[in-house]
Amino acid sequence: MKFQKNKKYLNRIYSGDAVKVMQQFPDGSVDLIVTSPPYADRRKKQYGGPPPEEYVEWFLPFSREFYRILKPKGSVVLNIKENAIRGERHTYVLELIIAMRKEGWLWVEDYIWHKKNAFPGKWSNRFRDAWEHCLHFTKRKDFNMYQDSVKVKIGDWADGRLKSLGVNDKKRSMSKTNSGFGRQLTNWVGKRKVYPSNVLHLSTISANKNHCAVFPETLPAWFIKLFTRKGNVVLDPFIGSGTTAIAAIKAKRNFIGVDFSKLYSKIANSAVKETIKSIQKTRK
Amino acid sequence: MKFQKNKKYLNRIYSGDAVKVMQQFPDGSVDLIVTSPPYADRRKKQYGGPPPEEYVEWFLPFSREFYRILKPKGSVVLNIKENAIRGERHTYVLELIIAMRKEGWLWVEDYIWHKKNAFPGKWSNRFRDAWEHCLHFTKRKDFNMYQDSVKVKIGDWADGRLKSLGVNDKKRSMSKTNSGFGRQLTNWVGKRKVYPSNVLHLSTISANKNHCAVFPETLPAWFIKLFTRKGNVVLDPFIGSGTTAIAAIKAKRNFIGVDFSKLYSKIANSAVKETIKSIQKTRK
DNA sequence: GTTCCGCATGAATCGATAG
DNA sequence: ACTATCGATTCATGCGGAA
Repeated sequence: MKFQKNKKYLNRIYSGDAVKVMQQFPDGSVDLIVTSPPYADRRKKQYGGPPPEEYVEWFLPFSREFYRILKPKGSVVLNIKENAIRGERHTYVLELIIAMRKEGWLWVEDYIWHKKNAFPGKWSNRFRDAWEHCLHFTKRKDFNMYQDSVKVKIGDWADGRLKSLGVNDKKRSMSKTNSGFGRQLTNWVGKRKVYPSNVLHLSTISANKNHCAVFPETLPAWFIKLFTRKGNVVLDPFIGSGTTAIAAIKAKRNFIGVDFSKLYSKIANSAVKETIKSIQKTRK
Repeated sequence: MKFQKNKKYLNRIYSGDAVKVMQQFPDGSVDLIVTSPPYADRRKKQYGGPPPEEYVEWFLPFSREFYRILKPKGSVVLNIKENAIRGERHTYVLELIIAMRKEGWLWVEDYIWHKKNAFPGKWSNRFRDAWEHCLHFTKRKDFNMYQDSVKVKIGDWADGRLKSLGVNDKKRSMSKTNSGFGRQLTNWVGKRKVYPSNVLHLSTISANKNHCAVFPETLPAWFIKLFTRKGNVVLDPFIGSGTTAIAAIKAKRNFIGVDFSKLYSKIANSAVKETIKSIQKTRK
């Protein structure tokens, strides 16, 4: 496999070590890296997920290649969660954030994925784990963010609240706490959509029945809409069953997928082909 | 103020430095410490909330007294959030977790408080911040946890939310959550109550009240039910307007409250008296 | 009593401007 | 160059009074 100038390297699933695959891509060629790296001690067979003590050292070679191939205004989103080990949450995620900042990354935000239908189970010392991090890293403060593309329907409160406005609603009313905060409700009349928060409520249903995806398609789809535009390049170095690539295709972005396992890159590949086929069918 | 053997030191609000107040309590005398310490650079007037770089050093003297006065099977719950500084989330919360583990604490869990009515605002690089940590620390693996006391009705579980919320709230949530969890639902048929997850959905309240609370009463109430029994001792060393004490009283636990500010300890005190009075009225 | 409606409030954050 | 202050932006809730 060689890097080709005519961009034939795009929209493909590679199998192999993601570091080596990424080394073949030029500097600043990717707009968004969104991925769910193997968690410590999980999915050992597939990726050789390292023990938690070695997790940071294991991950840094990946993050260094991320830094090189990411465009200056691009973003990295890591879906990850500290698992419970010997009765405690392990600290490798915290240590990873600190280590990546030392290497030059900006840790802009910690989006929370609230898993509405988290896996059931019962333990004596904890409840079901219903959330995961989506860590947002960038190279620069002025990264690309297209907030309008992920607006959501305004809350039901608006229907009642905005029907009739009082006197104070029509003028700007300043908060008393010196926060400098005020409101002008006239701005809200007719508004149907608002910006979301940093908490994402998504279910863990995976479209692919044969092979469970670690995250639902809606998760990468959301970040793809938020941080890229049509025709941009989205990379997932641990693509698994292909979810990120499918989300990218549906959003008309270019994708690059890598998976260590030959089996999984095959699965991802056929999932990709399936998606393209069904899109072409719809167009007819 | 002196420590007295007949336990007159319980069910009181103290004003002063919490470290010094705690030094007067005996070893292993508290079942639960649940508190919201001042965040970095916030509430400077009230507590002298330290700059983020000094946060860990500032907090460790408190955590050491916590360790001494906490019963072996007791718990500590810290409600805290890293704020955004110069375009990044600051790492002082991560560093605090790592530092407390080095001092012997077990970091058992990171409960997430999802703030449904997060502070509004718009920025080019992030959305509204709608969640906070509730860090759970213990001294031992076999700490006390009374899971049955916080079971929720099966319908409420669908959205992962707690009971005791407004009516509007339930209407809204039901309409939104029709997707996703149908598959698992069959497992739960016949069960009336189920265990919650580690994500708590609560609104901040403070509208039209004399004093503002940093967290809603339901937050400490939940952890009090989960980690203590009737007659146990609950401490909040940064009690503010008294929310934790009120939750403890209503749950028939003993409380100790401390606040650096004389004004706030007065406010907390009168809130406590008000609560006791209204409970006695109900009994008649 | 119950529902409806007015309204004030909140651990916010960034960029520009001033000292 | 570095810090301090200021203005701009924004969503959902519960309380309390009215219908």
